[in-house]
Amino acid sequence: MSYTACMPELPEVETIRRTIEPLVLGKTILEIRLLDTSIAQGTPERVRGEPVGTTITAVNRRGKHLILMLDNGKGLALHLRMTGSVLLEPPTHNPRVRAELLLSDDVRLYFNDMRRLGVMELIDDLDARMEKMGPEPLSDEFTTEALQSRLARHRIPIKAALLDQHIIAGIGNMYADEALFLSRLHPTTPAAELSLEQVARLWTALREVLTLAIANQGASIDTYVLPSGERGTAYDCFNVAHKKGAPCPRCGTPLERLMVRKRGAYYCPVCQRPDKPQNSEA
DNA sequence: CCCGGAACCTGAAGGC
DNA sequence: TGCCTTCAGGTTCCGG
Repeated sequence: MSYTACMPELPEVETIRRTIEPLVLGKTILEIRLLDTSIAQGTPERVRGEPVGTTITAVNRRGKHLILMLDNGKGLALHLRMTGSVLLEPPTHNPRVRAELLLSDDVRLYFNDMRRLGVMELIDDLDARMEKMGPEPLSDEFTTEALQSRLARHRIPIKAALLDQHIIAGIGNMYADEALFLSRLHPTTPAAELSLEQVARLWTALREVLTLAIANQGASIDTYVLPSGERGTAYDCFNVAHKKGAPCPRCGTPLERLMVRKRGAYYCPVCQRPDKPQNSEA
């Protein structure tokens, strides 16, 4: 069996945010070197030009976006997509540095990305942009009711709904699978058909899975590493994700993998039966 | 509006 | 051994 490709999701980006914020807070951006201009959203000139001279007032995360907040009210956003990483030193393994940020006090950030899917963008109106995204799953506004009302509008498989950043922010393939396992839901169940009780289980599972992963500094299955280059240990806590053939931690049945909307979905065929009797509310 | 599929990208892995 | 194809998945765009 092959374990490939895990990408930075909410816990991984949050780990990067927590690591770099104390290092870059209050620093001035001296220069942005775009070694690969194709990562720039909009024009490269704007991305590397406008932030120069501004000071970083905070490092935020919204979904999978890492956002350097600038003192001019704008945000310099990084999205790592599949294989991007933020490093404090130039990488020695697989060096594919796409951009370098030179800050005051000799602080430097390196944006490394083997594949070139990751992007850097200067966002003028942060509020408007972030409003288009679903709620933050660890925020107070993300209630069981909020999740229920959002899922009720979609008949797509629940696995696909969890991956849709407009419905809920920050969830990727790994943590969607982990949450569905904990809540004992089959990945192809139509989102709108979940009972209130099932949605409540899913809500709890999402919070547990993400919180535990953050505590473990993310999952380094493939290319993700901390800014220091060290590996996160969240994979050690996984029940099903990227574990096809391994015994289910709950019942011992070999875990399976099926395709849902062209995405691999790891699950237990016994604990997550598709046709469990639903709590129908007549 | 809702949904499915293609495209983007590159290294790993599998087939022949 | 080596070439060729397929796959991995976050996001956007396009078409039905």
